[in-house]
Amino acid sequence: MNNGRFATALHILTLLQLKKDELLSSEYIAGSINVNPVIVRKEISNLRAHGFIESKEGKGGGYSLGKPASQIRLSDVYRSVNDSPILGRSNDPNPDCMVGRQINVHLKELFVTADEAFLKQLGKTTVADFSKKFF
Amino acid sequence: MNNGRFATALHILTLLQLKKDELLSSEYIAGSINVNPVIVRKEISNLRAHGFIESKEGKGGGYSLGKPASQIRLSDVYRSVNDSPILGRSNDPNPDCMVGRQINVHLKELFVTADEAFLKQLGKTTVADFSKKFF
DNA sequence: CATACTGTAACATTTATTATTACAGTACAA
DNA sequence: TTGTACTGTAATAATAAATGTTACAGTATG
Repeated sequence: MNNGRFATALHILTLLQLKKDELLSSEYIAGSINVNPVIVRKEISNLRAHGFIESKEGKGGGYSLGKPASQIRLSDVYRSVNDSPILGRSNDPNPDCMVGRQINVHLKELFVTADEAFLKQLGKTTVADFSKKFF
Repeated sequence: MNNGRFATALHILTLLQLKKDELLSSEYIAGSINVNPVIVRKEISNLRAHGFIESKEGKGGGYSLGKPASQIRLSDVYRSVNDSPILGRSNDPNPDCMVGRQINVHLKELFVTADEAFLKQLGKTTVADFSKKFF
């Protein structure tokens, strides 16, 4: 799991909010994040599927937010980028052992509740809130 | 980050608690988790450094808990296995851009608070609590 | 001194992530 | 109607991270 996708996604959304009067190109965005433009387009492809971003093709095209930044919670961004709970990976333990047989059920329970606490905290901030930090 | 180490570590600690009257060997533990014994020894090497486990070398040796299971919180186990905050990975953005220059500071702040919420939730359970689920 | 363990280094393998190239499709504007 | 500047996406390559494996030195026990 721990990839840079959340950081990338939030960077994109922040740029779009701070320059909300213009369409930004993948190349411009990629220049700010310092990654390949295709990474940006792929990430946006996902964010668009979640309604956070709109795009315009063709010359003079580019990207803009798909809804008000105040309506995009960082927990939603996180979930859009990573759909399994943190800690999600378990082993494939021995079913002949009492512990091995049951542990994954108990782990999952644990993972889900910890994940909820994590998302709840992230959800206290919106893209609008986050963007205000850059003034 | 998201590796199976937490699951492995907790599995080990649970076994030690449930069989606290005996020393368990890395081979036995590995058999329950269904991983290579060396993985178990390595993980235990770390858990021991944190005081959660004691080991005895030589013939008839093996592992046991290093402190009462009721004093080992799962947040401590998590931290011992993974010392950077969840979400920890950022990009290496362009310092010539207003957003690129500042974002990592703001991301870190976000990561730390979300991480705290996550750990706080995990910390509500101890190895003793967790082990009771297997009765 | 044979046996059954732990401890750890070195290396191999597998899987996940990120980067790159390539090119089709679309909109604009001269 | 054609050149230009974009997006969209597939395919592939490169890199990095995680896991597994082998090997063997060290240690306690009987």
